[in-house]
Amino acid sequence: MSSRSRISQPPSSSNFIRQIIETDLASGKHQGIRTRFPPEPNGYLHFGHAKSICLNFGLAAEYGGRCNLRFDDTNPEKEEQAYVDSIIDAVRWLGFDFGPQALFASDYFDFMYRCAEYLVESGHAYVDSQSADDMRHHRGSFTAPGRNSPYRDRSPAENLALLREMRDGRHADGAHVLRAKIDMASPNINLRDPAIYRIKQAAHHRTGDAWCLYPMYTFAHPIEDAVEGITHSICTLEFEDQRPFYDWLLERLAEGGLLERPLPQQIEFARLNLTYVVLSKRKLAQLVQEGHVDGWDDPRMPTLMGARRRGYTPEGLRRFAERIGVSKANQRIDFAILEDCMREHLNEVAPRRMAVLDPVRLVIENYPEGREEFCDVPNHPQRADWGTRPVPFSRELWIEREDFTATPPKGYFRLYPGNRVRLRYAYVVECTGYDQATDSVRCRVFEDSRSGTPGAAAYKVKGNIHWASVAHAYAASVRLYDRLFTVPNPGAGERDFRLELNPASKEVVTAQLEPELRATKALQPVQFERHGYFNPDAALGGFNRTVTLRDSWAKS
RNA sequence: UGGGGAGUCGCCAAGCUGGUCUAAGGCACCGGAUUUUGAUUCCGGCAUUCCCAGGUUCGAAUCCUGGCUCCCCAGCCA
Repeated sequence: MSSRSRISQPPSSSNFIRQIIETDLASGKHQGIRTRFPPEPNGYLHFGHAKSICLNFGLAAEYGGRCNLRFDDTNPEKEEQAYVDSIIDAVRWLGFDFGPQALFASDYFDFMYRCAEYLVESGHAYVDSQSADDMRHHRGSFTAPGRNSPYRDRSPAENLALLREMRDGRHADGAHVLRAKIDMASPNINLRDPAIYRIKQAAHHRTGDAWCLYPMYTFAHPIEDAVEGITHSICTLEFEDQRPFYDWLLERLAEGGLLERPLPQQIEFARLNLTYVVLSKRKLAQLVQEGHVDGWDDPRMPTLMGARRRGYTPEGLRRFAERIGVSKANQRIDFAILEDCMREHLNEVAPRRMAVLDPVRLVIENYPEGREEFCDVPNHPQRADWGTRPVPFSRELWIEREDFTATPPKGYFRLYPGNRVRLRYAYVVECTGYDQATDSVRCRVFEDSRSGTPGAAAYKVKGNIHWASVAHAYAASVRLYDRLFTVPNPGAGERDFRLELNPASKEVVTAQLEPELRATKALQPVQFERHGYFNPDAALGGFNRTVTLRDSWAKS
């Protein structure tokens, strides 16, 4: 890494997962590392997934390993190909490479079934024929141990025969279930003979009707990891109690010669929580279904497809993931960090343009009607090599309504009668008043104040406002998005999160844009000077506001 | 309640093989400089303290003991 890139991208700080990896590499347990991002294709990806994706792919890249995109498609009733496509799209958009193709748990169904038969034959699993209700009752509680199922002592031969009947579709859903045989009295409820295979007479989006028996996550996931040679299987905190089973299963299968060592290690981290944002799949679906937002890709949604339309960049999201770090402490990240990451990146890549969002006419009384000239306006104040563009200037301009006031508050240095401001990259004007009949601000220009001319420096003004020529500008709709909720933790406690929706989360205005903006291509972020960063919306036309600029004036 | 986790500045988060910690960094916040974006950039400020209470030690955020608070687990979901 060059010293220059180190300045713009400070070295990432340590975290407990990097330490584990470094220890494993140093001890020789692994020569290299392999991680995986294992979504279930039953919904759309959101910011929380982005954290996991960046973590898994980022770690792999950092240590010269690889990361698989693997779909955990073990429940045919909830999964769809459409989600697979959307997820693949989102991972690629985020900028990660998972090799020639995505992987699927369903590709290992044959092997998983073989593992199940092995467990049965070796006495580590049995077919239970209790109802779901009976199973629950036998499971006990947090304080009371469970009781063995009356079917627990079936012989391996009987279990094997039953399992095969189940596989062959001879039994109805729920009639039997395959369970690991561990300990019904374990203080860890996950070890009280967890179900590992259930009958589902359902078509799978990839295997069709080849199976009517599907493995449970608990059973499938460790095997998927092991088969793929995953070294560090990173998941969220709620799976911590599952780890003993993860290890138990892998050990049994390794003993049986079905798996090779070293076995993968499950490591848990705290999932992402963000202030002013809800990330639960249920709540997100509710927002869409009840019409509180305009679909899954509404720019206000924390989904990756929403983020993309909003104008959030993959680079910004990656910086965010790196900046918030990873730990095991439940957190709630300040939304301002995400916004800061976006501003930081967008500031580097977005060309500047002028757009008047709430237009009011400014008439320059001493500027000839019909005259037009072009001002050279830089595309980026810090990047001279981005060049300039000609922006048309004339007698009547659009300016921001809030850039004029008849009664200036203390500290206000924009337009008010008698005050001078510079029309950005053009002339200095002095406000002469406001004409109610035509709803226009009046002013006179100082001809020798033109930007770039020798006389310009003689004018010292504090205010500097953007503008667009009435004769040349074009009108377009601009959607001003703000946070979707009004409280940092929507739905906390007993509250209904829908009552905390921000009624002003979307404001649509008709703005007046400088002509150059017509050429903005899809997904090309631009900065509207003094406003913020905006992203053209191919479907809706016009622009979506990604994030505002910092505004220390509005704040005070 | 049994089991599993977590508690370091308003929000994240390093540090946790004890001393270099009167605790890194980021966000937020508060100054101040530069600035044709009240933007950016820059510079400065921002925990004698590490959930609490004891203890060990010459010395503890780091070790021990005992508390407290919060999160997760009783799907044939993942």
